[in-house]
Amino acid sequence: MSKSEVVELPVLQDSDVVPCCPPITAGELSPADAEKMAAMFKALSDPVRLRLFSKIASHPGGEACVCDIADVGVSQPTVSHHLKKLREAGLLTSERRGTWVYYQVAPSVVAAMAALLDLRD
Amino acid sequence: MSKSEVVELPVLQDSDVVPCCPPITAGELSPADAEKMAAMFKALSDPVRLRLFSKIASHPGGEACVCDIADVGVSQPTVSHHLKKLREAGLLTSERRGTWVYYQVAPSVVAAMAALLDLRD
DNA sequence: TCCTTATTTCGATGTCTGTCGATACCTGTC
DNA sequence: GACAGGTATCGACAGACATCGAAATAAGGA
Repeated sequence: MSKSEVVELPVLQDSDVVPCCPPITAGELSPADAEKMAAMFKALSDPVRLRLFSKIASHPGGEACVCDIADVGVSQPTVSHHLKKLREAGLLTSERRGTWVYYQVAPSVVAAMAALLDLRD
Repeated sequence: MSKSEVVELPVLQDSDVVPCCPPITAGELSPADAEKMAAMFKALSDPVRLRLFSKIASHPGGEACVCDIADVGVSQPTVSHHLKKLREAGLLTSERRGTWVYYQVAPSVVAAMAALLDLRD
């Protein structure tokens, strides 16, 4: 974390293609790609966020309303803060439907992370 | 070093079974599992660490000497610090061979992370 | 032994992050 | 329009973290 330039990640949409990255065994990451992927891993580097993400991913259809997942032992503002981080990293998308807000996993982004970790030759 | 009460995190060996975790779609993570996995994601959540990891993983044989990978734009003590974090998270193992220290990726641990992110039903 | 090179550890310092309560915003209902 | 419930933002604070230079440790060679 070299400076405090607020990078302001572009919020990825599920429909976006995620070109990054080939399996990590295929060659070393460029600094730019490393920055991009590190931001995604960082989003999952907190136990509360990982549990929120897991609750959404394991819900039928890969989506859930905040009211269904908010019980993770922290306050409501904190839940909202963590969901925002996951959204900014591109791992989740959100949609308001009437009173409730639904969060969905962004399959292509998650798949890019999984692909990066594929160690097969 | 290991004279007396050094905390001595259990550095995972490649041979260790990593029971954690089924695909994240299969059900929500327990708080304990979330803690465990979050620590691994955290290790990869820094661009410098990701580049170091990438350099090692993409080296022939999945191993590299520190001298081969230290050129990532930060001071040498900082490189050492990051490698230690990766080792503590179980993602790398290290071995001294004469003058140089060689780092290897721990395939089973990386595979556990990739498996967690598998969104297929 | 002493010297050189490779790597890790230590201590200081500034920055980032998770958490909270208070409050604002959005939407459906009365 | 006013109200109520669900969700997001703000402001503040404690603890954790990244980074560096300096010093320590380890191994090999003169």
